[in-house]
Amino acid sequence: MWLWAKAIRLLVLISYKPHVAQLYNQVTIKPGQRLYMVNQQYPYRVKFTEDTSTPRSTGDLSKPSKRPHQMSSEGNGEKIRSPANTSSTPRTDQHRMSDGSPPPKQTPPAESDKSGSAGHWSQGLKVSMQDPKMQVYKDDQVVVIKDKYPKARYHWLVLPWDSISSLKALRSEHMELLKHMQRVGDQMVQQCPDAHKLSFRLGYHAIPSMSHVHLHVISQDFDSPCLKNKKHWNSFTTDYFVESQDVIAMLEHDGKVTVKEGTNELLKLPLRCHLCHKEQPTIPKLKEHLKTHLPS
DNA sequence: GTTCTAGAAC
DNA sequence: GTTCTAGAAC
Repeated sequence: MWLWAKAIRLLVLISYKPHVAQLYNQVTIKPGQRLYMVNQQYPYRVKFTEDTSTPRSTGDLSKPSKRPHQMSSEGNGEKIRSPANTSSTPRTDQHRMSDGSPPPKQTPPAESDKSGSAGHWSQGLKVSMQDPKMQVYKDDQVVVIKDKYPKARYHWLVLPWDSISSLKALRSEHMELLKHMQRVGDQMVQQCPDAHKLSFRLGYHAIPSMSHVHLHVISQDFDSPCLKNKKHWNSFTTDYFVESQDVIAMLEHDGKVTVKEGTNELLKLPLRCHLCHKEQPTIPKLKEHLKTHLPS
């Protein structure tokens, strides 16, 4: 979001700790500087005051109340970018927060590096999904990014704007959202130039490492240097990977999603080809073997 | 989630 | 000797 005022004092009210709610940190925004409103998880409440000592330049003072998706073009979702150039070419039709600017950075409060805190690695998706350079599609409900470490030629993540920590948190009220996520995932496949020669699966990791519910849309070639170990492999080729339609069915049937006991042990299973089911002794051998199944 | 590396496996 | 994995650290 642009701020056009010559100098704006930004008052950061620490609202996540009520007992220090009266403490204010003051930041001065200089001309040309941009303030990124990251998302609804941002742990601060922000107030603006205008510095009357310097005259105000042109433009509106945008209020920071809108969530990112509310700022995007309305309703039906933006055009899906071709996967071939999704990361390199900035969009000209992007909404206002995204015009060629550096990725937004969250400034975590000074606290220990616990897994719930903003700076922890497990919160990385919350940052990535807000980065316009990562976004390949978005609408009023979801955003799609390319996986930062793709485990196949095509590997997208569909994330809801609403913060849902994991499958455990899903309830019947999320049904339509989940169906929409799957529809968007299907659309990603449809627009993929290699869709005719690759197969895809859409699903969730039963016990994900990264916080914030995310639907994997992944091609089944598993042809990627980022696929490096047994955990990577088994997380996509055993029941650790739960099909989107199964999650939806479970939610429809039980009103919640449960993960079977022992699911974590699936990650330690021997390496087995997902297509011909032949066991492979090592990751390098598995990767050699996978080449034999690649489309010509 | 990734990176790094000790030591197991070969 | 090299290759590869698994677990610690981040």
